[in-house]
Amino acid sequence: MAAKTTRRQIVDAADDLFYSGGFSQTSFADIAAAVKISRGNFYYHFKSKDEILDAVIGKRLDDREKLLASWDQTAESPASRIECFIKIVIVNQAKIMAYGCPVGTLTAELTKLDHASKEKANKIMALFRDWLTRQFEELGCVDFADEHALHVLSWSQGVATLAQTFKDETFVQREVRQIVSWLNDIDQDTL
Amino acid sequence: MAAKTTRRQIVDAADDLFYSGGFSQTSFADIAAAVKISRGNFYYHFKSKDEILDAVIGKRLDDREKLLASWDQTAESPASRIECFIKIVIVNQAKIMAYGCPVGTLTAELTKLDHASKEKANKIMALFRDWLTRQFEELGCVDFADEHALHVLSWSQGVATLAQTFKDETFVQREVRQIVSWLNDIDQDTL
DNA sequence: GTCTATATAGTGATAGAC
DNA sequence: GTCTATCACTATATAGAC
Repeated sequence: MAAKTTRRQIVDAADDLFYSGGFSQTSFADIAAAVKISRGNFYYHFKSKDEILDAVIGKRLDDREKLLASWDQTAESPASRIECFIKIVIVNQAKIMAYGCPVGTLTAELTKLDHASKEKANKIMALFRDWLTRQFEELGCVDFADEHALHVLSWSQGVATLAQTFKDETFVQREVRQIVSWLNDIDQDTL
Repeated sequence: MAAKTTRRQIVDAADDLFYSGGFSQTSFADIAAAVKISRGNFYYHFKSKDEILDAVIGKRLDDREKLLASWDQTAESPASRIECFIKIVIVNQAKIMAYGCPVGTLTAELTKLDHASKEKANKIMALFRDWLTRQFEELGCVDFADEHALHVLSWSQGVATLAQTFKDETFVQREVRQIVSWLNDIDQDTL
């Protein structure tokens, strides 16, 4: 029980630090300081740093799956569910302006490192893509569902990158208004 | 003269390596191997690694300024100049799919590192923003010029990020078609 | 202007005491 | 399950020979 707790603490701390400082720039010393354990103690819980990364990506996948599932339950229409996704950039505005999108920046970093876990990181993006595709299908645009999904996903990545660069709140809100208006146009067309 | 050549070689090699592998992950040994000089020889040309980064960012700024200036001369209308910008994602498709956008990924990395040169890196993005704003002003939409500029810039960052993740050529081409169509709509509205 | 040799500090990872 | 001590390696950076 205590072991599980420590392992969890390590993964949670690594998750935060990988986000705010990047994977390769985060050292065991950094994580150790956050969890308040010794560096050597890591290796009781994980064989290597890559194994911690793997656990972090797994946790992020779980977290996002749960988030999407909660929208599936709470939001009534597919359009309102897509709107939930769009509004992440507002809900997480402060963190995005500081560190960018956790999914996009990790994917980009692992691809540059040519890291073994890059495909697994891509799965988080694929998770969003598939979920969005399903929403657009339910919305009625069967033939363009995947195209629309990629469009919304691409939009969110662009907004996150520019939000991080210019820290412009009104830009983010304006972009959200525009894409929601685009979404409503699609919704009405398919009625 | 020979000094200038070596310095140039270092900056050029560092530029490529910072793009393909990231700044913090690129070591002096990597650059030394590319330029075929000894590690120690660096410090005759640069005081530190940060100084090399500074030179690389400066070079990238110069390169982009020249690129934009060439479009100012060759392309006749503001709309066709904006189209030149949009089509970078097709012209540089192969590299973008492998390493993402050189501007966006460097900005993101330096922000996470909280690096002293992050503001200077942001200037490249600001250069694009200002240039695009000028084009939209010339195009006639004075009140929305900066909004449109940010929209196009944001679009390009999103497309680059997703191109890197999914390596989908048709996605890139479709997104280009859509944004060009959006641009033409604006162009006609202002006639 | 370029080299070799080296200083110094950090990294991931291991061994073994408790 | 956690610790300290330590290893091997790599990093940036410096000093001084050529």
